[in-house]
Amino acid sequence: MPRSSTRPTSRDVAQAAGVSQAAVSLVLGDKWRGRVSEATAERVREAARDLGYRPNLAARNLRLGRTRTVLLVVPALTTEFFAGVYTGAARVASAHGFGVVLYPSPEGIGPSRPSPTTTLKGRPLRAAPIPDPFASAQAALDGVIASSMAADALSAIRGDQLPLVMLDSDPSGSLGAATVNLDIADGVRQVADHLLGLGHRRFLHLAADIASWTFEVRARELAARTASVPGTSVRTVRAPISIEGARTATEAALAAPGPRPTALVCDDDKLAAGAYKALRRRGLRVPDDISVTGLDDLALATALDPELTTVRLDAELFGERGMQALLAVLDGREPESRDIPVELVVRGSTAPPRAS
Amino acid sequence: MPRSSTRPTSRDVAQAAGVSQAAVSLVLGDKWRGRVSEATAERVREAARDLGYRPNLAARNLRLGRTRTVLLVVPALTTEFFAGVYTGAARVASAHGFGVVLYPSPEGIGPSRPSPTTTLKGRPLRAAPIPDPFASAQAALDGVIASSMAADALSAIRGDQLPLVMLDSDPSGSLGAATVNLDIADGVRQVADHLLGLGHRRFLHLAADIASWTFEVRARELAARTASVPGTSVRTVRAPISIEGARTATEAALAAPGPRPTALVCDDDKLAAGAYKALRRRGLRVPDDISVTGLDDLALATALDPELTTVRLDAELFGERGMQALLAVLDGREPESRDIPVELVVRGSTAPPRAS
DNA sequence: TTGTATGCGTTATCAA
DNA sequence: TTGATAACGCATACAA
Repeated sequence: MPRSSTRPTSRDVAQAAGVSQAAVSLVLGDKWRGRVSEATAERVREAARDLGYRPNLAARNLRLGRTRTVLLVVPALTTEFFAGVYTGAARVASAHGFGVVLYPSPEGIGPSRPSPTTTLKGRPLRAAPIPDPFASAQAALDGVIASSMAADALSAIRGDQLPLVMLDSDPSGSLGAATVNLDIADGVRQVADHLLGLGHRRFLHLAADIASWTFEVRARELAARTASVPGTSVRTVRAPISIEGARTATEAALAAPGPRPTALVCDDDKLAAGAYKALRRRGLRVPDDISVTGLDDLALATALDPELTTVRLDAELFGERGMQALLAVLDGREPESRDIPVELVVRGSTAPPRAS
Repeated sequence: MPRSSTRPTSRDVAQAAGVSQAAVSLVLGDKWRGRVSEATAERVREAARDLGYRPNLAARNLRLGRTRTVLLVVPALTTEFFAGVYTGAARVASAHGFGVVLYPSPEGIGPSRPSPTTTLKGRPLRAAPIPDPFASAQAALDGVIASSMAADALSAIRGDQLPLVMLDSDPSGSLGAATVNLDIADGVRQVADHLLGLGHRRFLHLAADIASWTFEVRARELAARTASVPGTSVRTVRAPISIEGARTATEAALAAPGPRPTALVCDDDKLAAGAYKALRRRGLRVPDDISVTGLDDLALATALDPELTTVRLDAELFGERGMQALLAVLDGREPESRDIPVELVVRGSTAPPRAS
């Protein structure tokens, strides 16, 4: 007689179907090929359906020692880019019976801003804004996918104890962890070639104020590409990834002496949005007075006026590939290491420089 | 002798400390007030530290029947708003030893777009983009916090079997589930009063194309407030929450016959961004020719030019209050039901209408 | 104050 | 083909 106040267990199903509890486990685990008769299997499935049976995950995890759950560590939830990464990862995970849990690293982005003092019932909450998922993580997770922008938070604590896949991270510096990368270098090359082809020679690089491999690549590649064309100069200015930060930095750069740049290459779309504001304040028009490019192709890119020429990153594919790599690692296989191609999207923010 | 290939268990700790396993459990569970001597307690803590002991969550969950984990169901991850909600919820959860798992509802927003055909190793992946967390959720979750925009996905499947808190949902229609709401109605009132005070009388309401309580409130309140001032008219046009959708809908509305509206009230900031583009295409200037307002106060609001007058929603406080309410429900207490105040932020997109 | 024993629900090993 | 039985690691009621 099943206890009425609690959820049905596999024993309840067994009793209802008139079989042993082990048989239930085999049938529902789809491991009964030659071990249980078709008739009993069907009886079991029917009983399970009738009772609304759901296996107890805690018990299964305890028994198996695995959770079929992985953690996706992202630098911040504030961008739609990582929403896409999650979607892709979750899709692949699902196809393999895995789940994905999101962990937005509190300190992953920029110089850790002082956590705004929030109050709970009048009392200030403790500083640490988000719990550390690694405290007991090793017992609850089979693996970790982490963006390089959150790498510190990861390895500093506990992450490398678990099978790990790094996203957008230096392949040679990742301590042997598998890496999955977008071909950012090629994206920057496309941007540079596009602008050089239009005739631009004086570049301003609005760089993200974050020490992360993915941003170093942008700088290096832009420098390399422009260096191949004589008479080309690149000036660099750094800004935190925020509208305000980018606006301020751009204004400062434009106020500097010397000839004005004709092309402004931004490390991402958000920086470009801030740059637009700075340009407008100084009465400069995009693209007539100066061309601007971004990188990401967020919704923001088309919200701007004129629409932003930028590099489209396939976030979902990125997430898919990340999860596939982790599955490979868990499986003892070698993960695929080909970079993910990216694509320049030319819109209204780039044009030939004004005839001088 | 602890097995070297596996993580230390409470038994290993007990052995190292020379006590029983039960003692370890008591000490580490902070339930040893008068049951264990201070000396042994310290020995246990030291051994645990030395071994790097982490309790096995699966075992604890199985034993206790609770997981101290709740699910946060959001309509989509694509907005920074829900990032804030998560942060707030996770902060409060953490302070109570709970964890928060994010579930971005695939069908929460708008007419469910056909999932893009993605391929895995050349084979198309199954349609369902994201796994159903409710399949075994009851075994793995203690409760659910759900945005009203994802309510269907929720109750249609399994959500109401679990302690539930609805966010931004009709308090009278939520089947007895606790609700936590932002005072959207007051926000719309503030917007309406602001515009009416500036002298506007012909309104266009750019409404979200989603059947959700929170959007019904906006429409109702705008109608009510404007109705109190004689000579005021409100026309409504619906659009999906996307830049493109909003642009198209706004262009269509502006092409309609009759006097042009002097104020455009948008259901959220993203719609306002689309409206900006439509206005610009028609050569209308904000705010000289037409005032525009949003609702949310996303980063997008200040990326626009001119910056958007909008209603600031405190997403983090929203999340905190949601989690507090769920904790109250789990605790058998009555959740606080006061609405969360919101605040009009006046920027450059609103001005008195042109003298006619 | 300490140690022993039991069960949570599952999967997997073994005999029947 | 099937059915007992053990074990995963922890928390707790109970005996010492």
